[in-house]
Amino acid sequence: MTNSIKKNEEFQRIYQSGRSYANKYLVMYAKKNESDTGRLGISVSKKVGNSVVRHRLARLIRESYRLNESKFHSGWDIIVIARQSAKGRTYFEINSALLHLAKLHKILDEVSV
RNA sequence: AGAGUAGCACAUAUGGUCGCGCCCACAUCAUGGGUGAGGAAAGUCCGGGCUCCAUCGGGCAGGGUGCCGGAUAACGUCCGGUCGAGGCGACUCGCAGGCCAGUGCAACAGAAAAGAAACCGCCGGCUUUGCCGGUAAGGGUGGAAUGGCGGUGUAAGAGACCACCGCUCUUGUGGUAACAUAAGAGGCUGUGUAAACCCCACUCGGAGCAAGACAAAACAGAAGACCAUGCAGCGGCCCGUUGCGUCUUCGGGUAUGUCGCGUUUUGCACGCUUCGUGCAAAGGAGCUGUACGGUAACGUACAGUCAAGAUAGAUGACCAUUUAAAACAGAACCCGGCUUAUCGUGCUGCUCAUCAA
RNA sequence: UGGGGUAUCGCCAAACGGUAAGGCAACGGACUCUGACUCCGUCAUUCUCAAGGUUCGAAUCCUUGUACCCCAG
Repeated sequence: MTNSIKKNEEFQRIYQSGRSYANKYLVMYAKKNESDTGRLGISVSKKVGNSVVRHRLARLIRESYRLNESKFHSGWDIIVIARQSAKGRTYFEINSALLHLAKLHKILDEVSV
């Protein structure tokens, strides 16, 4: 069961104190939390597209995180921001972008990479 | 077969694996079953339900609509008709009341743009190289110039007079009406603009589910009764109405949560009993179908049915099949419309022209 | 989700239905040995966010759309 980051304050705290990496399609903020379960927050700006486009990107990111959750180190809060270029990308492109960023953050299990 | 015109329907399939929201089954977990976006869900341009404001009342101001009749809960929507414009036609489009209630505006050009007018021209006269008078037929300007064409007439002209057309009025006939049509009369009565102010007719209180209701940490006030004037408040203003002072009483209320919220209410039965399920009845501008009435919009009756309900927000991913799996696009209180976006299909009515029979 | 507003030159902006002001910037010239300051001139080019309509005539009036901004937890 994937926990999600909901409150605006929590987003702001992670933006302030977390580290960030970015690639062509996504931006990822990450911060170690006090619990031993991981949490995911997704942000898609209105500039990316209309409601259908934004929902689809959020679903693709959530699906990708869900299928790879076991590979992530536990106890990290992760925020993923979709960029404008992510509009119209396929699942596989989003998935590889997400794993690439996780690798930069060094929060992936080395065995599974 | 071609060109066109009007309308209707569908609009991401089927199977497999993994996953999400809600509901149900079991005390819970696990598990199983059911169910899960649109024709526009969009824009928010109108109308209504619902909720609160103040019990929603009266007047003024302001807004909206605008050929006629009907439909509807209501509408700026829809249906039928009239008139005007376009098309050979099927048919389409039209904010289509009133500038003889009043007021305003009409740049530039033009002599003159609205209770007045002679620039050129034409005709007559004279004290003849110019002035006076007559004249709106002709020229020129303009979007618009005193109804149009022909004739009579005249010095030249003029609805001054005549025929036809147009206009206005009256009467008759048809139509619920808009209006159509016939006859007669007037004798022409100065243009455009009301998506200019305005007039006339009808109509509208304001805000919106982040409305609002309930529970309730923090925090200290809150409610009721009585009384007089001023002040303050209440959606533009006024009438009107509420609070501020004194006394009495004890709850008020922010964060937050729940409800509102997806068929609702009542009764009975059952269960694991502040809930849920089943059955029955009533309600719903609910949905589907049939019949009847109506040209139609729509109405009435009967039968069946209850269909997503999230709350940082559920519908997704991959594989296979097929030529391909796609356009525009995602419910957020709920309905009726309008407008705008849109891949690819299917069906029906009608029109025109050609060919064949 | 609901409510409200704005759009005119590169920027800031004005404008009664009748030729789209002005300032800054830019460009050209004058002044200067050179630069700044100052002075003179040019700059909306078929057109006021876009498309229709009303009107003789539209930035202005009407309808529909687009983009951006603000408010309400």
